[in-house]
Amino acid sequence: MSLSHTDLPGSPKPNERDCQATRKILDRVADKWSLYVITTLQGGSRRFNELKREIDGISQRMLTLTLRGLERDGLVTRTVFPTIPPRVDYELTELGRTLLEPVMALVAWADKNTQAIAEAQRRFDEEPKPEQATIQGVVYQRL
Amino acid sequence: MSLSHTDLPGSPKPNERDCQATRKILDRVADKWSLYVITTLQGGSRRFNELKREIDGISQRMLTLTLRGLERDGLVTRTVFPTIPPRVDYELTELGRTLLEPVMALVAWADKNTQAIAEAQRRFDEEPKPEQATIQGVVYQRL
DNA sequence: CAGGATCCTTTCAGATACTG
DNA sequence: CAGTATCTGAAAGGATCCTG
Repeated sequence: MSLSHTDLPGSPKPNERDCQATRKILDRVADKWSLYVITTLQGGSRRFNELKREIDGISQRMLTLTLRGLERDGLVTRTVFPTIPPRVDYELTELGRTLLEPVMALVAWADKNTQAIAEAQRRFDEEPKPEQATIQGVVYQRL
Repeated sequence: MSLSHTDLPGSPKPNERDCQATRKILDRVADKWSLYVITTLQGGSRRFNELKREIDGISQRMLTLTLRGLERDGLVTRTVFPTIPPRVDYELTELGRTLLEPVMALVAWADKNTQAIAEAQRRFDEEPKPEQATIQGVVYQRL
C-alpha cells in the first residue's frame, strides 16, 4: 500500500484498497489530538472552549482541525446554537462511542504501565553508549 | 488533561505528573509507525529489512527511529548476531505483548468500520459549503 | 464564543551518501 | 545487512489578528 510511488506492473497487491483504508483510519485515530478529544468527549458533549481548557496544550487551531476531521469521519457531531454569544456543542456519535472502548483500553494500558516504561527508559539511557565502553567494571571513553 | 480521572473544580493541576506520563506513552503508542511496527512484530521476531519490507511506505530512517523509541520504552528487544553479514532481530518484549491486545482491538475497529467512515466522509464532503447555499432545492453560489 | 485567515518558526521525514 | 550522518523540502503547529 505504497502511498505515492509508481507501482511496478506485476507487483502483487493483495487487497491494497482495504489496507489503505484501514491505514487512513488508524492514522486519524492514532493521532495525538484526536485521541485526547475522543477521550474528553467520553464524559458527554462539550463546548469548544471547554474542550480547549480540558485538553492541556492544544491550540485553538489544532482543536478546530481535529474536530473537523473527526466530524468528517462521522465520529463527532457539531451542533450550533444560533445564540449570542454563539454556542457550539461537540458530541460523540454512535460510531464514535463504539470507538471509545478500544481507545479507553489503550489509555488504561498506558496508565497501568507508566512505571514500567519509565524504568525501561532509565535503564536504556544508562546503557553504555558507543562513546563509552564498560570493561570489567571500568568505564572507558572512546577517542 | 484529565484522561483517566475527573478534575475537581478548583484544583488547577491535580497530579500533572501522572497525566503527563500517560500522555507521553500515548504519544508514542499513538504514533503511526509505532503502531505498524508493533502489529507487524505480532507474528514473531523480524529482521530489520523484513520489517522494512512488510511495513509499506516506511523509510529506513523512520524505521530505525521508531525501533529505537520502542526499544527505549522496553516494548521491543534488539538482538545483534555478530555475523557477516550482520543480523539484527527485533521482537516484542513481554510488556510489548501486553500492548498487543489493546492495539489489535483498535486495528479491528478500524477494519470493521472502514465502510461507515468512508460513507460519513462522502456525506460530509457533499454538504453545502459556505460558498454555496441550498434554498428550497435550488443551489446558490455566494458572491 | 467560536472560529477563519495569516504569518512564521520548528519539526518531520525522505533522499542520498557513507560505514563496519 | 543494518545501520549512521547530513542535507533539504514539506508539513505541522503556535501566535496573532480579525469577524459574525
